[in-house]
Amino acid sequence: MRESLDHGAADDTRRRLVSAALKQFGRHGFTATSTRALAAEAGTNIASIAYHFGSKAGLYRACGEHVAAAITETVGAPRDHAGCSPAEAAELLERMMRAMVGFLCTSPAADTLVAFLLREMAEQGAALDTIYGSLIEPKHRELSVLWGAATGRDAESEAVRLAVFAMIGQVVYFRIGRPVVQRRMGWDDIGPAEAARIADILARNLRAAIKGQRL
Amino acid sequence: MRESLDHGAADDTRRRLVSAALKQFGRHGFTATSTRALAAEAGTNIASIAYHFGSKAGLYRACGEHVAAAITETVGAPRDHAGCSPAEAAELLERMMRAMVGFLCTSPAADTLVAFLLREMAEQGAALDTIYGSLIEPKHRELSVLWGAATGRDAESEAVRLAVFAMIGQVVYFRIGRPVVQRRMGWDDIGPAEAARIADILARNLRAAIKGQRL
DNA sequence: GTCTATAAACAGATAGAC
DNA sequence: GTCTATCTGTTTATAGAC
Repeated sequence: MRESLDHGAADDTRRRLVSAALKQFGRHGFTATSTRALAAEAGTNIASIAYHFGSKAGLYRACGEHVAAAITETVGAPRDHAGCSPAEAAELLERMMRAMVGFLCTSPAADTLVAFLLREMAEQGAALDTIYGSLIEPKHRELSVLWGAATGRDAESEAVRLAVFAMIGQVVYFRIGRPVVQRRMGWDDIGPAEAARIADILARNLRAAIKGQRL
Repeated sequence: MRESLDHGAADDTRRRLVSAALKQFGRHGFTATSTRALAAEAGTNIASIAYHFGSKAGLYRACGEHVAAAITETVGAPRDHAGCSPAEAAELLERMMRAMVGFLCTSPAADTLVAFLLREMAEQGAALDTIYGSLIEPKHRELSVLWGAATGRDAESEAVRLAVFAMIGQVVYFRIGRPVVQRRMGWDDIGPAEAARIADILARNLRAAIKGQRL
């Protein structure tokens, strides 16, 4: 591992390679991406992949780590919501959901991250383990605590955990099914305006679901 | 095109090739699947792929058509729900949603179909056009009519179309995110029992969403 | 560290025997 | 229709010059 404060030419090549790889692996998959195309987009040569990452597979692993780090940074560390009132919890859930919609639908960075993650999920790749443990699990736990507080149920009950997945599912589908959604909605693109309208519908669903599950 | 009533050895080879291809294309993607591996799993030789489908790409196209046909058969032709009462519409929506959950989560056939479709969606492949026009669009329209009837809103209003996507998103996420869901729920597998518990939560969400959006 | 040249393995397509 | 053998191009990885 290199000094993280070093910003030499080598680190720059590494960065460019990871950036190109994230994009191409996400778009075409591991096998369909050739080291030639990667080197070309990164503005370097084929041999540098082996030099910096050992192999094409090593570069892929580096991408997985980059994705995990990037998403962790955007979603932030999970916080402790003990002693949250039902109203506060519901409002917090809505805010977090709106942030998720905004990020997934409008952030340019989300494009490559989601494409990479989706492939990883379908292929049951090794990077999924890291991402699950360091990101998905703790975040889902945090949302479960809030959902439990909002509905008056046990945060780790089966119903609450499933309800949180259902909420997440609504959000991520608008990214995964984006081409289908755009076509059916007659939208040329999903920008901030469209994302806000999606978030409004989902927020209404969220409030209704909480109300319907409240004890 | 061959006689559909003919069940000779050639048709059998075709069937075995499509079956193997559906599985491997879905699992590893187009490029990562070699014609050698396909021929091996289908119990035939490489040359037969070119003979029966023209090329590897031709076999892929045949898979796309097979998927579209298979899903169309399971979801059935969209029906006309004009003059449906709000209560009837809501009940019908719930029944259709439960059927979707059951099929997606427990049917062995869904495994390969969904994997293939998911890749097709991510890669923006050509088969998506066929599947969108012949399947997704009409089905989404049918659900929109029911949602409109259940909530008293215009079936083609933006809010209704988005709400239908949100409902679908909840369901498909439990299939797409299946490895994540299993892990968080501590389930070894998602069988009929687990699918029923998922459907119960989603049905409650559905009723709550309809109630919350009702005019 | 960067790059060219090349080695060794693999891909898809096809010719031709049966 | 089926299958073997082979052609042609591309792949990743690497040796070695600079």
